[in-house]
Amino acid sequence: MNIRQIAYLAGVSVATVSRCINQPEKVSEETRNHIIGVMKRVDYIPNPSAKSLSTGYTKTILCVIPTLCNEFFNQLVEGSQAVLREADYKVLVFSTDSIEDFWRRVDQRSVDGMIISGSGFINSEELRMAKIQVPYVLIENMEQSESPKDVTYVYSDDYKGVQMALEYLYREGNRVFGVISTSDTYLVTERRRKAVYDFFMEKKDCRLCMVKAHYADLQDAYDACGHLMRLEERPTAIFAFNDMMAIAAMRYLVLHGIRVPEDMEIMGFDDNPVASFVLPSLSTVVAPNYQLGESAARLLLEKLRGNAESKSVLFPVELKLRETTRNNVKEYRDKL
Amino acid sequence: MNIRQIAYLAGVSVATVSRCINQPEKVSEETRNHIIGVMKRVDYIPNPSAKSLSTGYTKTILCVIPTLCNEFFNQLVEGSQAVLREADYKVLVFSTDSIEDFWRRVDQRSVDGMIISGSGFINSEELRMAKIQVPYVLIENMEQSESPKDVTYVYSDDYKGVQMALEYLYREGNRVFGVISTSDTYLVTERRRKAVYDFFMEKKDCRLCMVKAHYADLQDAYDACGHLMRLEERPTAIFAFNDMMAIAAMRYLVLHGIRVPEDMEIMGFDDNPVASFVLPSLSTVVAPNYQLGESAARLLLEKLRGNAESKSVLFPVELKLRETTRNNVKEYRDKL
DNA sequence: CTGTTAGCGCGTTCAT
DNA sequence: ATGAACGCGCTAACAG
Repeated sequence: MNIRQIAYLAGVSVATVSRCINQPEKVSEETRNHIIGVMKRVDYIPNPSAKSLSTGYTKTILCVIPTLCNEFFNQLVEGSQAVLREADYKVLVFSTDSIEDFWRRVDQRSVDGMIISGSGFINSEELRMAKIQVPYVLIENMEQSESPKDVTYVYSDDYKGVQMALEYLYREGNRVFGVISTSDTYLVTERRRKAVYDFFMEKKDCRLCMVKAHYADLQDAYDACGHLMRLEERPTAIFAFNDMMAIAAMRYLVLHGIRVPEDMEIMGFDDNPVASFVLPSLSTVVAPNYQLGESAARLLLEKLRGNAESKSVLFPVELKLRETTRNNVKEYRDKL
Repeated sequence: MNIRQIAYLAGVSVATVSRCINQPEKVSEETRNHIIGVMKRVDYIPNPSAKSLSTGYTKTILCVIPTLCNEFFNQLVEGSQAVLREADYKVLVFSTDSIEDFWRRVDQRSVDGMIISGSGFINSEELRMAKIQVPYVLIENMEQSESPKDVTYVYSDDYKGVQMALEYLYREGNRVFGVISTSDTYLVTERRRKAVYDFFMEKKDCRLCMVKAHYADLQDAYDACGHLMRLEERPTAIFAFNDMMAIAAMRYLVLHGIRVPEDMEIMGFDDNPVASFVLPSLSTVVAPNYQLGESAARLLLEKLRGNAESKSVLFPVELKLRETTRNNVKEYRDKL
């Protein structure tokens, strides 16, 4: 069923049908209703390829994330998807953690714009934007000061989140810290690491041991924790770059007779739904991921509507104190 | 950059360029290499919309799942994506748990085929396939006997998984069972419930209490467990329809002085990565989700290549016994 | 307000 | 082995 047949059935020209679809106000109410009736009756939908070829846009947005198997990115995509779908865009999901894969596989002409959670795998500002010809919005986890002015993005202040977590543990009296970092070199990882290093640069009276584990391999995190515990100067607090790793670490501790939080405080990152229900429940750092996704989508839609101006939106991170920390710091305790 | 410019640069006609791309063997090696050189030099990629309009296919596959925020479906999509991308297809992800939303929003002409994890929200065989005009493959969790012959699908034997779990608990000596079901009416849920009912229909000496909780609301599962524990005839074993709910339930138990597994055995479903690391680690039922996704994609590709025959592939489920069960049943114990 | 028509970029006969 | 020309379905001037 194509536009010509609709035109024939409605007894008008293709142009009128086309207008009826795209600029209804330019068609008299009578013919418009008539045409709409016909289209409904035969269940007509314009061929998207033809439309794209003619107009130059595709009505689809590409969401790039490093992996689907991660609560954080899922929430991002769900958020974006909700907004984009409302605006009648299709959502193409591309998950890869390889920049080569990305450049090789992504055909920019099949989409009108992109939302890129670059934190995943794009680790050079220049490379980052080199060949992208369509409007895009980045979702990042960066510190405010880093924010470039010529790019539109939404971000949560990961850097601050890390520092809040560490500062909290510090005020609880910890001076020897074990940090379980993700082992990749994603932007988000490097930012968090930097936040850690910067923190300990300040605190002269602290000791830091950072170990690395693959973000999706919990056994790796478990072993990493083991390494920390065998250190001569054993940490009294552990900060893990995501909740899952924190939970794996916790297993190691409990299995080796180290009490949480009495002997060891633990802080995670992300506020995975399960964090509230493990025992003891996990203290963690949380960012509004779904809203980040929504916001990115809205900014992109603005751009697609011709608003060239580059904006950025910062979302706050927050400390959620639960049972893996002792929660003695007064100012936080009052809020619990 | 379009095909005409390439033709001009290469000093040939557009037809030759087109052939060079789509039927290379029909072009002399010399001109072919020449043209390929030009295309590489200017980084030419054929316009996908034009190609679609002309050929009638889009080189994109739609994956339909009820939600992204669920490990199970993520793994499915990741698996499919890997295969499809290899075959040069784009992957459109559509996550919705509303069948209306699905019919309203999905334009079948923008895809060549679909992979539908119908377990999510499509709950009537007839409705299921009514208007779908493109090749599709279903990913289901059904019992073998149910499998229709005219549809291609991959499935894991959820029914058997549930029965294995219950049978195991039964052999451990449990006679009063608490089952925490997901509260929705998805196919997968109804199948699992049926498996439960069928099981207890057989075992005359057992008592069953089934409670429901929203699959993504762990507090709900926690409360549901509370309900079970306040029952006059308190269960001695709990089976939850997914691992997360099982973990939430476990929290309730431990917090109320009920020891796991001594006083209460728990079995989950899905083998979420975190299941091995909570304390005690969760016994569960596992299906090879990633492979399910891959397999579905392969079957779809076959269909797209013209193989009309409907096949189905069954994947086995398996019991993973960990620390929330007492593991006294001899035949299983030997395998641990 | 409506109709005619020329592209959009590519694949594909049909000639040569 | 190669080229000229038409058509895929739709939009957007332009003309009326």
